[in-house]
Amino acid sequence: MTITKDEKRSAGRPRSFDREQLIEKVMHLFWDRGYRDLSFNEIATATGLTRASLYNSFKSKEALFFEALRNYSSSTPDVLFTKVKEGEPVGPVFYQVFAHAARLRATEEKKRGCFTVNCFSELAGDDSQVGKELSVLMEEKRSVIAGLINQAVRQKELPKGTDAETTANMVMAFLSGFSLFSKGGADEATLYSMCTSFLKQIGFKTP
Amino acid sequence: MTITKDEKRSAGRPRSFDREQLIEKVMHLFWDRGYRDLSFNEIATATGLTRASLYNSFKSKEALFFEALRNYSSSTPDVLFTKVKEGEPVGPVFYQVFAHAARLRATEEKKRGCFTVNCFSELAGDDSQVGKELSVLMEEKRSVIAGLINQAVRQKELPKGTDAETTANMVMAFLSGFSLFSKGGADEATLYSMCTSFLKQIGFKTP
DNA sequence: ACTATTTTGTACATATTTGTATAAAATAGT
DNA sequence: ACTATTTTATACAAATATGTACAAAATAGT
Repeated sequence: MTITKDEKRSAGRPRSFDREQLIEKVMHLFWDRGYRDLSFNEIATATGLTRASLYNSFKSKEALFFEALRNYSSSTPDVLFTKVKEGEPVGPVFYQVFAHAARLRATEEKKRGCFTVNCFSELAGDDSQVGKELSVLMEEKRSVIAGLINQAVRQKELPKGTDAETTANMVMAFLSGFSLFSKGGADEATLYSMCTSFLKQIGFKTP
Repeated sequence: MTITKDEKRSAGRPRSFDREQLIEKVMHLFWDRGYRDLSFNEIATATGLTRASLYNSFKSKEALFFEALRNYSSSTPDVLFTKVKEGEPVGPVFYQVFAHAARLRATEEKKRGCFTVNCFSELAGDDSQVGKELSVLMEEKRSVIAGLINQAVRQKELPKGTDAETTANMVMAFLSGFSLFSKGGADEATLYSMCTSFLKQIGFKTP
């Protein structure tokens, strides 16, 4: 019952599962069920493993969650935000990210919204490590967006007097709320309208 | 060990607790902990009652939750939205509600955001009764707001071409996201700026 | 006092979860 | 083959949750 992927295998009995596949599956479990409601036990049975195996490969539920979160974060539409260079127009990037988000949220069979937002909603204010980590993650996003807004002002894409911090906060709020709203099952056109309308009112020219 | 409030008491051993006070306390428990994570057991011990007593007065955790939700909903800033008559200006009401929300979210010691939004985030898409009820509640809010936006357009408070549905959806998204954002612990000035800035960009004149 | 009624306290059976401990299984290297 | 190493399977103890059952307690009405 060995697994296909043979890279540089260390000595000892091989794992019965593929690590990346496991993380992916666990991520969907957390996405479906939230953090607290999903027990370590269930993770084990749902993945077909025993608790012993999981405990052996991961310290705790927390550790598993962090891996799942990292995995999700790296594949999210707004990674584009971090790739804008000085001098490049930022407006189109916003439209691109928002449009992508609208399509994603409308297309996914399960209407679960954004995994990160869900987790933040559940765990913000929690003094646990997970809660703190999520707060940091959200603040990082906010900070990146504030930077882009500033850049847009410098590049005359947004009016001179624009308050970058306030605008960034609004964008964060809208994005989070957008995720929540999408859980209601709105179709892509509806979600897309909300996005373009919002960006237009922020001051970004429709591209 | 009777309780003070004697209205029209029916026969039998009297309750050891005040019903309204209990609901209030249970509401805060759900607000702190979310729906699923809070066990019936904990509700009992936290309120100083036995499970037997609770089961006797309420069918289930679900029943308790509905009462808590009803109790919260009736005291929320946006009840004002439902009281605007035709002919009355709606812009000022929006500013009023948003300002009230900003103050609330910044003032409350525990940064828990809006109870309803939290619950919707946790339970939207759930095919349980709680999930459905929350979806209905959110759609009702959205509908009321859409009505107000339409009224504002009729009353020339908003530009003629305004898409009321899209705008209402944006407001809903912003309000939900605002609740989430407030969990980060932003101060009142920050929250207030977000609100006024948003309403201004929607098209409402600052009053 | 007595009765009917309702709430409360206690107990019980069942299920789930967590963390650990220990033996068995499967491999790499020799 | 043998050994060292790592993963897996099984078992166990302790904690918590759920729902129900039944006797005890506290009241209203007579």
